[in-house]
Amino acid sequence: MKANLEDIAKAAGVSKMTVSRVLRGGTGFSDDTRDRVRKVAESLGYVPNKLAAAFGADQASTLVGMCVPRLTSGLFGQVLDGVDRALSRLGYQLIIGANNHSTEEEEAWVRQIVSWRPAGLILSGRTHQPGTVDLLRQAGMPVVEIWDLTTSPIDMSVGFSHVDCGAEMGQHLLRRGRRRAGYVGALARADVMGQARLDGFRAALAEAGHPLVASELLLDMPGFYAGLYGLETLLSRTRDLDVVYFHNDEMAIGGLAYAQARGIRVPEDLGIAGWGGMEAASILPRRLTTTVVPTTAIGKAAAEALVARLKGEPGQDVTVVPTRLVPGETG
Amino acid sequence: MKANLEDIAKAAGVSKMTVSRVLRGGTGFSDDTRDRVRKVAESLGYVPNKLAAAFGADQASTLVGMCVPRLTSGLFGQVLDGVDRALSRLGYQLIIGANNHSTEEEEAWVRQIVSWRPAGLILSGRTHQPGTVDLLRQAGMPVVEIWDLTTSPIDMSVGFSHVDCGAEMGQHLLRRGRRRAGYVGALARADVMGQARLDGFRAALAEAGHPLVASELLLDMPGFYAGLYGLETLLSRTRDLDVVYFHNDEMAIGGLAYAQARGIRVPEDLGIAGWGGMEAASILPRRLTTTVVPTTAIGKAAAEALVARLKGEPGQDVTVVPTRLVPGETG
DNA sequence: CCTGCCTACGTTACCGGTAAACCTGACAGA
DNA sequence: TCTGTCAGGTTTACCGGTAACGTAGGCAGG
Repeated sequence: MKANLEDIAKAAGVSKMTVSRVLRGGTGFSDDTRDRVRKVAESLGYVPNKLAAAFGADQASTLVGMCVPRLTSGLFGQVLDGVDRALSRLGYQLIIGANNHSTEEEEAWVRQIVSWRPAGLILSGRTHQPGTVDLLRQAGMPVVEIWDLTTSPIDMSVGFSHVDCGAEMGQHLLRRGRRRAGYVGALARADVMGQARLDGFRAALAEAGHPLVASELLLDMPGFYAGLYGLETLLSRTRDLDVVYFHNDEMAIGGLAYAQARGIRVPEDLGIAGWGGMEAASILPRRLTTTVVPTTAIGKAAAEALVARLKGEPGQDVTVVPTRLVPGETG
Repeated sequence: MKANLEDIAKAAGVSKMTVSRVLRGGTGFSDDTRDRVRKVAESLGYVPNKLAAAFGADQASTLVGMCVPRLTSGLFGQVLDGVDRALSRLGYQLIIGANNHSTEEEEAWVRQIVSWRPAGLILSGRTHQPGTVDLLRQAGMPVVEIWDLTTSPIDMSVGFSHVDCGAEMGQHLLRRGRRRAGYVGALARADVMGQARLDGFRAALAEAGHPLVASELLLDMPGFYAGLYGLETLLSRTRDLDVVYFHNDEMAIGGLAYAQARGIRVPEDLGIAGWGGMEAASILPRRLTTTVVPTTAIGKAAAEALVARLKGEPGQDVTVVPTRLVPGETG
């Protein structure tokens, strides 16, 4: 990268400050000067140096950091998409990272990213290391916590309640006459948000006097196979379940495949419910009962909340983006 | 962010250069000085400023940019994951962007990112705007083109041949006795890599004397619904097909759902083949015939090729990561 | 004792922008 | 004619690091 403002300034016969103003679209120069400077910049193949700009202008960078649990998650891919579309339209660049459901990994990532002095950060989840929270408060940069709602965010929060999702599904299944429910999860207890859904589910069932009969928490990544084997394991331990709630839709579909292979009729013999609202869930031979999460909307709202804060516009600290329970034909 | 090297230097009674050396783990200071500096840095809550470091050290940044067609693609989510794991382990940070299958959007993104003076870039696809190529050559930074292999990369290439994927599937289906093949695609012609698979497929069929009977290129995003409606449309135009090749597995599964709903027996009445190797494809009632793409391996190889180049290690310019056709029960 | 070399630092210049202050000529109004 | 204002610039300082180079003191070898 060769040409800088100085080079353009010399070639155009002006000072580099004038070049800076022209190229950033400011004022204080004649039309003639503007055209000349632009032409020279173009001919020299000038590429602005955001490193120097952000550094010189006292860290007014256009970088935004975002940390998700896993990059292979379809739902987070959609959130990422929502964030990226909103941010790139507004001239920001997105640095990403994955924390693998570990707050320690999240903290390591945050330390790396904060040292780039980003304009703001988007984190997923409401659970963080104390050191992470201290660091972010001290840094004083806008932070949006997404996915799991919290009433006392570090700064801002956009999402919904996982506990409520679980409770709502529990109540729905009870209304459908289910009385002996099981649960199949993944990632053991590392995924606190999946755990929150289980907590809500369990509480709703217990309150109605039909407590959760059995649950199976796999160590695996949530996926089709995990759902399949999870249901197999659960049923090998406890035969007389009448419905199973899964960690997410992928796993529920895996469960559905297992039931079909074993001749278990769904929903007659066994109800199946998922969570997340993946597209495939609505195209199966039997539409999956699930909770649809407005992923892209969450991403968009998070990005917009961040940018509003950066521009000093008053925005609300907590944005609730409601999920929608979609009764299907499986439970 | 308050404390900088100067503050630490004053508090520790040394020069800021010594602080810099200590904190970066260099040499040229006593154990006593090291301990004192570290303690002061810790107590002041010092957070390094990579902006200043990258700028001062003549743009030796640890940022790597990566541009994918769509962030909502499951396959690219896996590639991203492979890249992120490899890079974060080596101390790099990942800036991402989506080009929506448009080389113009890609160029706009590249211009933004290059102005951050990243250590390197990862692009998807071999097709770029001339201006993009010029810019990258001039910038002289390492560039890895992934996904679609090219023998004349801008710099390096990691991937496989989409044309060969299509041809291989065509040959496989011919060996299985299929003679009247159709194709269902998406994104119209915007996705040049999907188009390349179709080209290879078409050529293989033509060469064997059983040319492609019909194809349906939707404008939609590739997904389950697109596959479902695509097959419906294709069959409404051309009844007597004996196999349909889909843009990817999601669409093939959508097609499978359509066939099932209409009582079309798979594979007896109609064969169905996909591409990509998504996990769900192997768990369906009938295992999908598809091409498995080693997504994570591609991401990892791309990141490692990039870092090898940065370290001046001799690496090969073109890395072939072979795909694997997996005959299933659907074609 | 002098020289050379090593350790453990300190000093200075510089990266490429941006903000803020300063400058200058032309022109208007009193 | 003098003064004020404005357009259209220029100059200077600075952001927080890093590289390159300078240097004081101690110690060994000849």
